[in-house]
Formats: sequence, C-alpha cells, structure tokens
Amino acid sequence: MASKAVPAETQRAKLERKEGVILAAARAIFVDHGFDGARMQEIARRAGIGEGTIYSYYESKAELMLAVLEQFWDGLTREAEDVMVSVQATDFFGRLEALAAYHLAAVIRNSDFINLTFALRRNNSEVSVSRDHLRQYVAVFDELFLRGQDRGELRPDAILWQARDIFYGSLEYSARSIEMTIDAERIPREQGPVVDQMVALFRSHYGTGDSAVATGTAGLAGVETRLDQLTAQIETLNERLSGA
Amino acid sequence: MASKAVPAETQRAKLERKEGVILAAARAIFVDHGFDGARMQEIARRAGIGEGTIYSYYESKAELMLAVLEQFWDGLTREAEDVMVSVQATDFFGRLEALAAYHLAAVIRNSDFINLTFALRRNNSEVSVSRDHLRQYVAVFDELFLRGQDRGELRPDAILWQARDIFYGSLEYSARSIEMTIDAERIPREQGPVVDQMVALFRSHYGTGDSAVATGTAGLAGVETRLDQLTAQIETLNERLSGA
Amino acid sequence: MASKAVPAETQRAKLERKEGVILAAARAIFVDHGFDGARMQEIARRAGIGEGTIYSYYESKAELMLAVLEQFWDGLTREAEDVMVSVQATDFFGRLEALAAYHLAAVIRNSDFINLTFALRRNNSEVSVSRDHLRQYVAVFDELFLRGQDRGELRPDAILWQARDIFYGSLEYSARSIEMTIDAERIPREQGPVVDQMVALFRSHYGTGDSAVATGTAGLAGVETRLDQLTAQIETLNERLSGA
Amino acid sequence: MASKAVPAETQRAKLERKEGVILAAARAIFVDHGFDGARMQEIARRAGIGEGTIYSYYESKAELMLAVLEQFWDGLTREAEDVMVSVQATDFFGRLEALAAYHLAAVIRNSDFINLTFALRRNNSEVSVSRDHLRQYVAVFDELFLRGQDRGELRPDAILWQARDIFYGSLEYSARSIEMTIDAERIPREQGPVVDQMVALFRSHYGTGDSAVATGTAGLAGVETRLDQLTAQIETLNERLSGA
DNA sequence: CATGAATGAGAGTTCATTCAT
DNA sequence: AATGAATGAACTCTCATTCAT
Repeated sequence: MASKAVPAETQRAKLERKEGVILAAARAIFVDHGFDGARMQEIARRAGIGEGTIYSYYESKAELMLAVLEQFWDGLTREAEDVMVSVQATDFFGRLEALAAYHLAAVIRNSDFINLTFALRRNNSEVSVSRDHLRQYVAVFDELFLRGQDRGELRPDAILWQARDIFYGSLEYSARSIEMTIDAERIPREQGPVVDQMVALFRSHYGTGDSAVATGTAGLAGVETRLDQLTAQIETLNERLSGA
Repeated sequence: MASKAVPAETQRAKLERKEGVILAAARAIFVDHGFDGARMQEIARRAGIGEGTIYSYYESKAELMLAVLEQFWDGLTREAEDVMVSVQATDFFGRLEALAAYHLAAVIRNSDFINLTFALRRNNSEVSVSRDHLRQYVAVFDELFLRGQDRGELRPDAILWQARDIFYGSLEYSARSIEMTIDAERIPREQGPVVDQMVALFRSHYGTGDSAVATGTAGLAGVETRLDQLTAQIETLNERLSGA
Repeated sequence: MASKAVPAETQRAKLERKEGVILAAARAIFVDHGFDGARMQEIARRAGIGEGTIYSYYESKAELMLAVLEQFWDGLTREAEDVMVSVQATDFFGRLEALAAYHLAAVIRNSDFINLTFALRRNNSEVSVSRDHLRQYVAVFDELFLRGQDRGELRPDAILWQARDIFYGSLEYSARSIEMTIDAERIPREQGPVVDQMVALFRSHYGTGDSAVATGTAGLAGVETRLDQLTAQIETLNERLSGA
Repeated sequence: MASKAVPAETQRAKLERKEGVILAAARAIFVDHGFDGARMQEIARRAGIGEGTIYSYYESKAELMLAVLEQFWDGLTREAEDVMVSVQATDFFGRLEALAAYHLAAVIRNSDFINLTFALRRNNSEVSVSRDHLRQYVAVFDELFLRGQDRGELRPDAILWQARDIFYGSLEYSARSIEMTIDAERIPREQGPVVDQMVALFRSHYGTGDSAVATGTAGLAGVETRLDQLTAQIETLNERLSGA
C-alpha cells in the first residue's frame, strides 16, 4: 500500500516544516534578546514545540544560532541575486541603484541581526558566521562591478575592493545613522537620497563619463594612489616569493 | 604641615589608579568574551583585586561596562581632536587625510570593542552607549567639513551627513575587510591606500573644481592608464601565486 | 481509553506530592534556621530534589516561605474547626475546653513556627502572613464565644475581644513558659491544668451566675483540677527525692 | 598636672559614651531590619563611627546583638521596678494596675524588639537572650503577687505561674492585637480598657473579696480551700528541695 | 585607637541540557 | 519522536570581618 510511501514523504515534509518553524522562532528570539539573552524555552514556546525537541534538530544552542545565521545570509544572497535578475535596467548604474536600494533596505530591516552577526564573531568562538556566507553575499556586487568594467561603463582602472568598501560601507553606515538618527541636524533621513547619492558618487568617481573635468581633477591624486597601491602589491609579491 | 595633605593626595591617586586598573581589566575581558560572557571574577583576577572591590567602584556589571564604554569613546574623541590640533596641514584635504588615517587605525585597533558597542545597543537595554558619545566623536569630522566649506575648498552644496556616512562608512567597512581579509583576492590590505582613496574620492566628489592647478594636466591620464595596467598585471600574478 | 487519563491523573498526583515534599522540607529548614538562615540548597537536599526544581514550584525563597506559612495556618484553622465539629460536648465551657486543649497543644507543637511567623512580619516586608490567615484562625473562637452568648451561657455584656485576648494570650504565654520552663519553681508543667484553669477562669468571669447547675459543676471541676495538680506535684516530689 | 588624670577619666567616660552610642544605633537598625537584615555598615554610620571601631567594642555582630538585648531587658526590668517603687497605691490591685499599664505600654512600644528576641531564640543558636533576663523581668510581677497573698488580698490558693501566664499572656496578646488591629470589629482599641479588664479579672478571680461568701455553694468551696492549702504546702516543699 | 577599603565565601537564582515517560 | 520536569553548575552580588594606614 501507499500507506507507507506517502506518510514517509509527509514525514520528511513535516520535519522540514518543523525545522523552518524552529529557525523562524529562534531568529525572532535571538534578534530580540541576543545570543546570551535568548532562552531556549522561549524559542520552543514560540515554535509551539517542547524544549527537548529542538535538541533533536540541533545539537546545541550554538548550533541553532549557526543555522539561523546561515539561513539568514543565504536568504539575503538569494534575494540580492533575485534583484539582479528581475531588475529592468541593463546598464551598470541602473542595476547598481537597484542593488543599493535592496541592500540599504535589507540592512535597515535586519540591522539588529547584522549587528548580532558581527558581535558573535568576537565574543563567542564557537558561534561565528563562516565568512564564506558574507563573501557570497558581497559577490553579487563584485559580479555587477566586473560586468560594468567589461561593458566599459566603469573605468578599467577602478579597483574592486575599494569600490566595494565604499559601496557597502557607506550604505551600512547610512543605515545605522538612519536607525539612530544620530545626525546633529535631526532631520529624519530617507533611504532614497542615500541611494541616489551612492549612485551619483559611483558615476562621478568610477564612471567613464565624458565629464573630463572630474576625471582631470582626480588626476594627480589618482596617480599617487595607484603608485601607493603598486608599491604595496609589489612588496607583498616579494614577501610571498621569498616566503615560499 | 603637609604630612596630611600629601598622603591624602596619594590616597586619591591610589584610588584613581585602581579605578584605571579595573577599567583596563574590564575592557580586556569584555572584549574577549562579550558582555554576557565576561565574568566578574575574571575581571577581578586580571585587575589583581578581590571580586567585591569592583562593586565599591561600580554598582553593577552593567555600570562597569558603561564606564568602560564611556572611557573608550571619550578617549577616541580626545585623540581625534588632538590629531586635528597637531596636524601640520592647513588645507581641508590634508587635514581630512590625517583624520582618516587616525580613524582607520583606531577602528582597526579597536574593532572588537566597537563591535561590542553596537551589539550592546541591541541586546542589553540597560547597557548602551549614550549616543552622545558617538555624536561627539563624529563631530570632529563635522567641524572639519564645515570649515572646509567655509574656506571654499568644498562645494557649498555638499551635504554634511552624506559625506559623513561615506567617510565613516567606507573606513569602517574597510577596516572590517582588512581585519577579515574577506576580499577574494586574499591580498593583505594596507591602510595607506584606503586613506588615499578616501581623500581622492572626497576631492573629486566634493572638492571645488576651480583649483586650476589640478585641471588641465593632459598627459597624466595616460600615465594613470599605464599604471593601472601595471597594477592589473601584478594582481594577476599575485592571484596565480596564491592559487598555486 | 483510560490509558491516557490515568497517567495524567498520576502525573498531577506526582506533582502535588512533590509540592508537599518541598513544603515539608522547607518548613523544617525554615523552623530550624529562620528565614534568612535557611538555605535553598539544604531545603532541596532535604526534599531529595535539585535546587532548581524548587524554582519551578515557587518563584523565590520568599514565595516558598509564604506558601509554607499559608499551608500552616490554613491547616491549623481546619484542625480547630474539626475539633469543634467532633467534640462531644454541646455546652460552651465543654467546647471551650476542647478548643483550649487543641490550641495549647498546637502552640506547643508549633511554637517555633509561630514565633517565626511573627518575627517575619517585622523584619521581612515581602514575607508576612496575610493577617487574614490569623483572623480566620481566631474566628473559630469568636464563633464559639458568640454562640455561648446566644445560648445564655455567657454574660451578654462580655466583650469579645477582651475574652479573645485572654484566651489566646494566656494559652500562648503558657505554652511559651512550658516550653522554656521559665518558672522559678522549675516544676515541669503539664498542659491539663493550664486548660482547666483557663476554662475555670472563663466560667467564673464570663459565665452567667444564675445557672445553679453550672456553678455546681464548676465547683467539681475545680476540685478535680486541683487534685490533678496535687497528684502531679507529688509525683514530681517523689521523683526528686528518689533521684537525689 | 591633671593632664593625665582628668583625660583618663574623660577617656573612660568617652568610651562608655561611645559604647552607648553604638548600642543605640545597633538597636535601631536591628529593630528596623532584623538581625540578618541589619548591616554593620549602617550601624556604624548611624553611630557616627567607622565599621572597624565596632569590632573593638564587640567581637562580632552576634555579640553586639547580645549586648543590645541585655541592655534592653535590663532596662525594662529596671523601669518596671521603678514603677513599683514610685506608684502611689499600696494595695495589690492598685499596684497591679500600675504594673499592667507599664507592661502593656512597654510591650506596645517595643513590640518589634520583643518579637525579635523570641525569633532569635529559635533561629540563631549563638544569639539568644539568656532566659535569666526574662526571668528577672517577670520576677517583678512574682514579687508583687506573693506580697498580695501575704497581705491577704489574694486567695492563698492562687497559683503563681497560672496567674503570671494570664497576666503577661493577656497583655502581650492584647498588645499584638492593638498593634495589628486584628479584631474583626475593627474598633481601634485603647490601652486603658485592657488594663482595667486585666485588673478586674484578677480581682474577681484571685481576690479574697466577700464574693467568696456570695458564691453560696458551701461544702464544695471548703473542700477546694483545703486542697489549695495542701497544694501550696507541697509547692513550698518543692521549692525548698530544688533550692537546696 | 580609629578607620574604611578590601576581601571572598556564600547566598539566591537562572537556564542549557538531559532523559524518563 | 516528542515532551517538559528536573538538574546543578555557574552566575552576579552582598556583607561580616580584617588590617594597613
């Protein structure tokens, strides 16, 4: 009879569903109270299960946290990728704007969780996001950036990691500022201007626009910067060669 | 005579010294284990005193944490202000470079503590840096920025908080990246380029274009291109070496 | 079937039994060491459970103490009421004697606990017997007294609270004296004479004199009482003489 | 010079004065917070001295408590004796009324401390009033009572300890009731009626008034009297034996 | 002799984890 | 497999007592 096969399928589905419920509950509680402040009992209650049941899905509280973090970062990456797929614009700056808007919103929405992630790295040796998750997330930007260079929309000499630092750094700091309204002017900020500003900055700084004036101004400083970088890289190279 | 005054002075000095010892020990332990993970006993042991003694200086663990945070942020602000006082340069961009260099170094040096600060804000309601401390710290940049506008070195239409977000955001993200070496290239980064890049970005984006000297230098763009090519080649070389 | 109901019943019964065990252990330790002197660990050990378990039954040490007190006073009241129900005598003085005998025995048996009760009222603001418990206990006497007046056995002008003070006061003081053997004569006291004396006092002071039968009865009771005392004293005397 | 003798005298006086200050402070704090709840620091602060100083007067907290108790009970006894000396009345019942009034007032005024005394007896083995202090206090009543018998104002067959239990018991219970206003009638009680009631009760129950004649029951009373005399004789005998 | 800063044992309480049901 | 009552180690904080000044 199918009385065995079907329930088996159902069983598996049920387990996975329950796993999802646990993760959702755990995330909510972790966000509200932090890792140490979260109590397994409350997580269980929110998930509508017994405390012991959690332990048949996850070895320990730390393991549970890890699973939550993994799910979170993977979801973030998937969403960012989805944005890149579904965005109408085909030009770099249009796509950058979409990514920036998504990232800023995501950071604001999940600010507590993101803070949590970084806090954990320091404090709790056993619980720390594998950096691969973060790397996969920022890879969405990297890919966009490289394609921008390939398409000739970005200056070929623009350096990836510098742009990445500015992109994520500015947006995250903005998010934090928005959240705190820390600015002295006490003007409630909105997300729109931040994104616009970001894109404008990229366009003027990294774009291959005909705006020769801007390029020219950047000129001397740019040379200096690049010479510094070259020097550093050569040094590194030498170290490696001598170390090997 | 002074036989009473001097010991009194010594007494006070001794207490203050002990207070400093406690704060230093507390900070070390808090950084290592986070707020919840830190144990008062270990703090006491590190400070070379009894557990109870801490409680005659600070009401509770939370109060101690607060004192540590206060000391940290006030110190950071004071140092930043000192940098602004002692820096040779009088022009905006020169001074900005000094501030950026200081900030980046400070963030790298104290990254764990800064993460801790932000983690606390979320999780532990009673322990949170009064945002005034943060505001005072970033005020150093604000003042510099406004002076730059007054002196005509910065575009008058530049918006303070946007520039601030980019400045602190990029530097902090860079610091984090440097610390994690999260970049795919796995090239150990240095602080110099990051600062240069920051200043260059400000110059090109917020600077007043009328500075005729920078403009009009024709051959420089060619030089830049050549340098970029060189950089790219070395980068490629590097990747190959690390991949092997 | 009942395969579920029965264990459920057993479950509940088990919990209630454990609750009883905890209360008994707590009471023993509280009596031995007082509220502040009692240690939760020792209570747990005596109850044969873990420390933490107590806290799933009672919020705190104070709550536990409160529960113990409540149980004690309620039990005392119930027993007193039972005595009133089961006593053979129907006349006031017969019933009073039964109540006095019960109360004196109870006070002697639980003297430590009763002292504890009153000590708590002063010292520990959060732990104090709701005076309602006490009031319910003395209400047994009040009811008896009022019925005695209704039946014409007690003078209608007798005042309730005065009689109550004498009744409980004398018995409690006697109990304390018996317990301490504080009397100079060092004659071990017995409970019988105290009760008899109490009843005799009530009869002579509050009784209605016109019931000739009652008076006569009182006379005989007095003779009996004094004979009892004589017997006891002679016994004591003999013991001493033979012991010396 | 007297510079040595006089200060020496002053020294001693100063010490005794300080001792008194400490005792007063200790008593106040003990009464407010109980033995365990009292903190040495607070006692020291109230006495206007350093914590360590207490320990040069008393070995420990328990010793201090003991000294406080001793002082209290001795003072109570002295006051009671003073009342007996200064009271105008020469007859037993007049003097009894004075003693009762004093005792009731004293018990009400010091109810917390008296409760404390008895609580300590149970809980803290090292801190307990030597029962001799109590005995000395009640001896004031005993003496009055015996004198009343000698003067023929009290029935010779009245038994000391029974009367004593009623006297102190009723008054203490009344005091507690007054303090708690525990009575259902919620009528604020006053001390006067309680004392009057006490004296009236003694007069009717123990007095040698013509009321004995009025009793009417001829034969039985005679038997009782005879038995009482016998009892008294045996008691006397007993006392002599235990005293030897 | 007086002080009060320092001590540290020991208190109540919490909560991740276990395991009998 | 699921439960949640039970556990007890480990936490923060208190406070009687000591002792260098």
